[in-house]
Amino acid sequence: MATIKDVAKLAGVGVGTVSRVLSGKGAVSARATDKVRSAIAELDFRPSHIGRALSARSLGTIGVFVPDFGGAYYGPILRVLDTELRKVDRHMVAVNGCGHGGPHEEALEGVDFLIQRQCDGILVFSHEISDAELGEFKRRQPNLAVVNREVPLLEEGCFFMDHRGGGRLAARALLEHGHRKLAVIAGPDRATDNRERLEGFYAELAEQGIARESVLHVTGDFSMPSGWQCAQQLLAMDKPFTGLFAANDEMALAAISCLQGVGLQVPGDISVVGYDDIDMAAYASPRLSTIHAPLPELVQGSLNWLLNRCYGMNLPVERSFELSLRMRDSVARLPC
Amino acid sequence: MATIKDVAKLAGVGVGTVSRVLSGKGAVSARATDKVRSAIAELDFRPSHIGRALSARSLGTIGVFVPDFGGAYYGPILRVLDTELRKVDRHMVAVNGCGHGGPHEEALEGVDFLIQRQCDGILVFSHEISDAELGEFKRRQPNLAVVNREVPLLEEGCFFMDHRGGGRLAARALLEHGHRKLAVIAGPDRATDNRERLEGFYAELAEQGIARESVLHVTGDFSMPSGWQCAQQLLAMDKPFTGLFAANDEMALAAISCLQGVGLQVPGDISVVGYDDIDMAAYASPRLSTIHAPLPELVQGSLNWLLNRCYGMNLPVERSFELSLRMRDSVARLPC
DNA sequence: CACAATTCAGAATGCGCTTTCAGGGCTAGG
DNA sequence: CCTAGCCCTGAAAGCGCATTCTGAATTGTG
Repeated sequence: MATIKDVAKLAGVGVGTVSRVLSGKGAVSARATDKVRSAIAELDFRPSHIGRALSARSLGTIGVFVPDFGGAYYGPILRVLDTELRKVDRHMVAVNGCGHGGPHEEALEGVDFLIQRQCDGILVFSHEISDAELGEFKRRQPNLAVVNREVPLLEEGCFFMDHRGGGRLAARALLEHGHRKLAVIAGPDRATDNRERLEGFYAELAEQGIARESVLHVTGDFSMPSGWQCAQQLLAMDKPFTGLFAANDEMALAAISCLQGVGLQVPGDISVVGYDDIDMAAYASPRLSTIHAPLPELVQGSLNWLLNRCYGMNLPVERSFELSLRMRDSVARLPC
Repeated sequence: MATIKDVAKLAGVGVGTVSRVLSGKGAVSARATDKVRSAIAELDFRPSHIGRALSARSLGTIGVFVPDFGGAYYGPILRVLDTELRKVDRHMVAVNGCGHGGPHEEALEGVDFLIQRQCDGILVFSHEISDAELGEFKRRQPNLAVVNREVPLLEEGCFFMDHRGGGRLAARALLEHGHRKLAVIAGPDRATDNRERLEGFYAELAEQGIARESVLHVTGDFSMPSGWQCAQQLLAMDKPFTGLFAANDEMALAAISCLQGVGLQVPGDISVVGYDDIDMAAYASPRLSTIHAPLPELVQGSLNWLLNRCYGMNLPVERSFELSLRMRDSVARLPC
């Protein structure tokens, strides 16, 4: 690979001049510019990103930690991130939890890896890392944002939405269609977003006169296999229910598959409400009614905040996000 | 951030010594080692990845281009890549097609970006880039692998599987259950993997006495929305069919959603076979019968080849991959 | 025509690390 | 006691670029 020195030598100028025509900053005469340009073309010279990084003390990368690349949830997030970052000539280094140990160690390792690799800023999607650990990461890398989670220590650096309200919406969707015998497939307890949406769900239920104890409750881990298993557990309880709320769409979809597999109709026998509104919810069988979470907007907001911080940009940063019900075909009125 | 110089000064040694204790290469006395270690601890020193990269002339990154992070197809691929790369202390820079222009320009831009950023090697998932363009990329970055596509120019650098055989499997799955009136939802024509699986499908049909002209054929783009639309087009043709082959699972799933939406039963009225066996196929309603493509293994093979090339490693590189039928619940015997 | 004000270019420096080099101190063998 | 050989070490060079600095060339002004 040709270096800036080779170009300078071939063009018969100094490296400073080459650097100046490259960056466009500083005055260079037309003659020198021409010579440099043709030397660049002749050598097929491309400035070394590493050299630039060393000089600028920045690689132009934003690190992103997500628990798992598989699954339908994080794909659209990565898409937003990559698209926006490349617009501003930066790029994303995305890692997911992997390696040894449980999800907690994996998350710690993942974020640590990103800090080591000197990302200019870091975006974290995780409920495995404790507030204190997050604080420690923040000390090492102040340009840190946490998405979809509220942590007081981080102040401005966290972006979240009103999952309690979302949970209420889900409850209302079921209630308004006459369902009173309900079941819930919850996400992992340590996930604050899961806890909040369940709080909202149960709060709404209580206000409408349905006791928490009367609803069947099983806990999954947001994955499809666990959604399937949860549905089986629910069935095994042998107490009839007509409305099911799953804490995310993937579990909802898998539960529906399980339910239909044993001959139950959705929404004929059981109405199902999901959460998140992942892309495929609209293309499931039946089309899934769910709470739409404006995740791309949330991501955009946190990314913009981070970019402003890292590079002194002045992007708009939105902090309020509306959840809404997307009523499709998996919820039906309970026949009286 | 403390630098190696600061450490050297505090420990009262030269930077060379510090570097030596850091890398473990070269002899250092116990006393010097101790002094350096405590200086490192005191300063909370972490070696700069950029400095290392400049010296080593390598950032330790493998670039990955995929057309789109959304969708269910690429998530598991990224997971394998990230996991394996971090095992060997490297990392992934993944980009997806984005920006202006059509998918062709986006792909070109994406790969170009990865080359500019000086990835040590590049993995390309794309059917948009022509063989010649790929050749040109290979000239600029010889450590280039193309996955799921056969391009003669690249010789060893491409990894693919027998999609013709896969297509035959799909045909047999339908044929063996008595289906003779068939429909196909194809993927984009420029995708060679799509063409191959259709060739196999139609070849098998021909051998079993079914003329190509007799099967309903519509073309999508591998996405769920297009699968839905294709199903509608099929319905609009108003010619009955009992077996449907979709060139990938996402279109199959969306088509099922559409079909069930208008009151058709799957597999009661129409049997559906997908292709790829994405994770969610086993959790759809009904559970989708599909051709299992060993994508993680394919990715692992190409990655190992690339790592061997980039870093002189000696990882095993598998080149032959078996497609197989995963018979689940979306295919049923045609009632006589 | 002399001198000041610009414009431009090449040399030099610095970024953080690895690696090479040369030399100092020590041990062991003759 | 001398020297060969080894171990250890700090200094220095180099990686590719941006940027600053200094001096030279050019232009403009009185």
